[in-house]
Amino acid sequence: MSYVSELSQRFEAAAGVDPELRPATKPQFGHFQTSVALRLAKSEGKPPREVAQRIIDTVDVADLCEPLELAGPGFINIRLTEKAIADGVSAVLADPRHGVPEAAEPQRVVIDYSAPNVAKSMHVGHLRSTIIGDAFNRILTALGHTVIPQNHIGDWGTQFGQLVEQILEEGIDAGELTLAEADALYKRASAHFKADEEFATRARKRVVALQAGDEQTLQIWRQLMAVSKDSFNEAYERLGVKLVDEDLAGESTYNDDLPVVVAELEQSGAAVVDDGALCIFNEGFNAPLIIRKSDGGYGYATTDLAAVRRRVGPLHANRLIYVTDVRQAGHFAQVFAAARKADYLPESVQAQHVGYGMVLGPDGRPYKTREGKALPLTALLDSAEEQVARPIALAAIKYADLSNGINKDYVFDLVRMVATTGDTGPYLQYAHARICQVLRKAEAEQIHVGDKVLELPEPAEQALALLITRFGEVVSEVADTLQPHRLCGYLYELAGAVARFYEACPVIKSEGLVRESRLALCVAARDALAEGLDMLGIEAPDRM
RNA sequence: GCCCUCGUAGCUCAGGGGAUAGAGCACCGCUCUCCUAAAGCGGGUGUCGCAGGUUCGAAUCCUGCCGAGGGCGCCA
Repeated sequence: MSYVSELSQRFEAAAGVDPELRPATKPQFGHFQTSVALRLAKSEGKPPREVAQRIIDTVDVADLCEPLELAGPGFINIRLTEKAIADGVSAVLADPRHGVPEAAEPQRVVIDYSAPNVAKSMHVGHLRSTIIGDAFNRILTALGHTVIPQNHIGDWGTQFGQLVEQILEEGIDAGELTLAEADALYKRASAHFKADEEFATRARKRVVALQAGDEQTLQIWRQLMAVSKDSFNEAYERLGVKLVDEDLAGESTYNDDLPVVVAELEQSGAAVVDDGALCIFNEGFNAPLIIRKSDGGYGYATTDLAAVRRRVGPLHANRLIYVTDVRQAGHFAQVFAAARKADYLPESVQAQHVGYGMVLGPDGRPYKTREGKALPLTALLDSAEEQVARPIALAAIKYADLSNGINKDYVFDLVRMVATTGDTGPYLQYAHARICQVLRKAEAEQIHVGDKVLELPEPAEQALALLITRFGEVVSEVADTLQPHRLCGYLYELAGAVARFYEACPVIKSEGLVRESRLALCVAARDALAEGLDMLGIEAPDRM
């Protein structure tokens, strides 16, 4: 499997420190390179090349590598033998997990993502949270962790006072509403709220009634929920995202916890009254977190603390991941700080906020419709599916979303992301489909597909094989850093290696052990591509 | 005012102490009697925003400045 850790250990044994092995920057430098000698030279007071030579003489890697090379000012270049590479892929092939390691200490990971608002249609902003969260879910699950998705939907709070009041005033049957109608109602209600003070007062009272459990109010609320849930599920199904009703944990579900949280915080002294509001002051923040407003109401910070409390408490999470807009980074930093202070978040539990940037339109400004509204998710999916078939359209969108650093804004350029040339989802799918074609043909001609790679005469197949052995290590890294674009980068490299292999190495027409090995390599490449794409939530069709 | 993110090729972006800074797009060529040419190969570009500092070595770390975006008590 991956040689990085094996070689690292052996070099560390010889050098005394982590060699910080890197893939070689150029083919003529072999497969891996290390600059330990340069770093060691100073402390040892010897010339770097002398140190490098000593390490080369000491390290025991003859079973895996060609003779080590001392290069430049003191680099050591490492080239694996053909046999070592072949053995590496063969091991991946024999492994049902395709080289993806099983976590040594499986964790319970809560991932908070998607989080649309009830009675509003999902828009482009929700797309990112949903796609990124889904990728984390898949990656962490693949590594053997238990993932608990929490869809923190906006199903509570002031807007429902307005909505319910507007429904009553218009005499609408909320049970008959479509989501589009609910969306329109939402807009009328908030306009009404701003324009009419008397309506605003009734709406505020209605919120209190809702939170107090008034039956008439709750009934309308439930109807709005039902409409919205259906449409969320429709969107998730269309996106191929693994979110279901059991993952719903909206703001409303914390309603009963809020007074308890507040009482605990007051009792422990974590929160203090300041200027009429109950606040938690945290070092490094110039404003406190408001736990209870001066009018007695609770804000989102309280709900977020209640969520931490539940996730660490009854849900027993050891890691919390929040996928939201990058603008909330400061807010979550403070929620985490407050939760630590309040003892809801012990040091043993890791809490991470992953902030994503905005989706921009072709003009480089936040994606809006001509009327200036946020673009609905369905409209966006429709426009992509006009260009190409659904699995490809989804691949295009998801890959574009995941392949750049997620904290940055990105421009939604449909023409570019749908192309099969370049760093796109469809390009990866195409590489996979071509490999499948070779295997199909082998099957049709009843050619035996080996389960081992024995010979790798061509550089193109060596390069491919070596990349395949690195799959698992990349996945682990992405799980740690929560940077899916690294997996994208790896898969893009892999797809490129597949294309070059495809050009340079005829499979069906080759013979003997070479053909058997190439077919086995095809299987390994297909699996790595398919598995990797699956971790990104992208389908890998057999044909295109 | 304080804090955060970002600034790399014409464009979109990787790279976050190590060799001559890389991809894709776009542009120009070349390659299908051969497993999908939706592909591959070749062709050239950079004051790594600016200025200092640390280091044997800086796009990368530190400081300051410039520019873009964002966040900072009762919205989420």
